[in-house]
Amino acid sequence: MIKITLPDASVREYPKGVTGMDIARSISEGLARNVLAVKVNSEVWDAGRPINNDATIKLLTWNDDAGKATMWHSTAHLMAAAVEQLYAGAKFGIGPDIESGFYYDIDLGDRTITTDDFAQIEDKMMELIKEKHEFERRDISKSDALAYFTKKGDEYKIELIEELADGEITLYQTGEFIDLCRGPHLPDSSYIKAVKILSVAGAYWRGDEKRKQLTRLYGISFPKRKELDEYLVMMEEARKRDHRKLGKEMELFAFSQQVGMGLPLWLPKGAQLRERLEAFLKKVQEEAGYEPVITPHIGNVNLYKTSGHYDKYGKDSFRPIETPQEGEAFMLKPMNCPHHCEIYKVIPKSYKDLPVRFAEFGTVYRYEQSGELHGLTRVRGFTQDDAHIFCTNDQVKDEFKGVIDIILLIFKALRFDDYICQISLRDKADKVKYIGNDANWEKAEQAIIEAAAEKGLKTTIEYGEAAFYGPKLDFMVRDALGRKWQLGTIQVDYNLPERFDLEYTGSDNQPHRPVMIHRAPFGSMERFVAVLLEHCGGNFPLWLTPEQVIILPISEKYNIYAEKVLKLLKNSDLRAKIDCRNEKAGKKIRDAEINKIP
RNA sequence: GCCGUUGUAGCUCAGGGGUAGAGCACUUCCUUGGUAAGGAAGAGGUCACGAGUUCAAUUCUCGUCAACGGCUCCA
Repeated sequence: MIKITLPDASVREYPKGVTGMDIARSISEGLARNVLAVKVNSEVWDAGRPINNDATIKLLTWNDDAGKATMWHSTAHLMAAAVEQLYAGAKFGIGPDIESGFYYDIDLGDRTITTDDFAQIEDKMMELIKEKHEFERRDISKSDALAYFTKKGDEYKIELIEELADGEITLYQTGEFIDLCRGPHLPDSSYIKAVKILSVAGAYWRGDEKRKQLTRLYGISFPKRKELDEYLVMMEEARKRDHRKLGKEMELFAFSQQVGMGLPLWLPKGAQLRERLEAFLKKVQEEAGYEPVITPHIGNVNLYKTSGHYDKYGKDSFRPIETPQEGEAFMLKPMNCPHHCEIYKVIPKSYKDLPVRFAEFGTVYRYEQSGELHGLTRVRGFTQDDAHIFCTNDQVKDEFKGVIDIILLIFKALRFDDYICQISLRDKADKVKYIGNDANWEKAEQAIIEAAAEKGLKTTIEYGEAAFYGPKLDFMVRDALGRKWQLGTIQVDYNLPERFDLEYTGSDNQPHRPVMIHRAPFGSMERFVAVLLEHCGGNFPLWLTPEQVIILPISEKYNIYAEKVLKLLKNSDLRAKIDCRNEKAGKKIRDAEINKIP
């Protein structure tokens, strides 16, 4: 007998070799029907895999992320099985579950799959599901695994197996389809009730752009038909909220081939919106002791050589601008920090002057690969709500708290209620790749953790995610549809003060190095407006919306009175307009509604 | 940048080797109205751009550009 500890800490005894499914059945039939996999100690196992030692287990259902992952991973196998039947000779790369659904990378040779083929593949998958195939696990030696896939002619699997050690290779068989896989999988295919292939795209084998591009099929599956329908409705809702679509409809911004890709044009209503956001933050920053500065849109290449950005990003930037004479070279400003460092240096600083906080809505230009551009979220020219705080090591914590306050104020004003914070720290095992001394890092990391805790933030800590120049705190928000976006960021920087030789005179009358903090509560105006648009579906809070009120006269006879009302509203600082078109009230109401006038 | 898909009126889209269509938007006229589309007429397009095939190309082929879906990347 072995001892099985359940999540409620109760311990039950079962014979050696008991499976998750057996345990579920011993609790209730209903539970057994819903069990997709089982977590044994810290590993997720097949529900049918024998447990031979004492263990702490958790039965996983659709309500657990790992349960969903198991279903999606199994469905990926099923899709591969269907594709193999329909496209003889197809070779398979990898097919994992992802945040929502799964994909499989497939080499189809000369053939292609288009959206028109999805239905056929889905039908075949449903056929396989009805045949109730098991996902049969099999331990196999490395040489046998290689022999099988060599015979099959699947060089991708062979490459994967080559990298594995003998003794840790398992295969899973579903019907005719045999895949290299560590599992776990569903007990059998009948647990899947609804499948949908979502999209097809190219993806490099192993993410390497020098290697062959495979066909990647994305899909999703559910334990109930109804859940698939709900998911599809939600996707439809997300499409309606796409900021590119809303931005066009609401006349906020546009792009022009003439101006160039990735270079947004802000239309009057969009510019108004953006300026209102900027004014909001400027006021908050003024109260928080920030001083506005303004710097040029270009800078001498030497500036970026000093900052180190030229070495790191120079070849991926817009090419330097050469002057007709003098042999000078300038870069379009890719970030504001070096300029702010130069501002810091203009006037000698004492410890009594710190912290200094330079703020600028600084427009920067970065060369992004053409395929990366996406609406307002990824552009080649954008404006950061940037500021740089220069302070002492001891002031880092308070400055972080001050910035957190600003970010939370913004989130509150714009109704981002659901956010999480990620603290990115050094990789403990590999401290050498970071610049700056150990004691300061330690202090700053501690300061961030404490500042976040004292502000009551819900945080996750990621080791190894820090930038080489310092630790950081990032804010991610969930929008109304549950999608995650990274917005505000606060970063400590030990690198630039060093490179620019920034100093202040301490109370000991000796020169000291200040710490620099980069921060941008919005991130960039472009990105923030995009996220905000999708978050509120275009229905901005009243204070932000371009047109707050519309007056709808019932007939032309009342236009003069409407003008009077308009004046009253404008005198009260309300943004209003009159719809004096020769239309009926019903039509005007409908149009105002469509135009999202609150 | 790479792979794939797409490009027809301001917008959303249909069509298709013989130089173009709908709905909405727009203009004018009629209607002067009561809570989500009143009626009529009109204007508007080098069918992304450049080559090629053809008697003839918006349609077929190739190239360029751009958008979209991914991949890779993101100071």
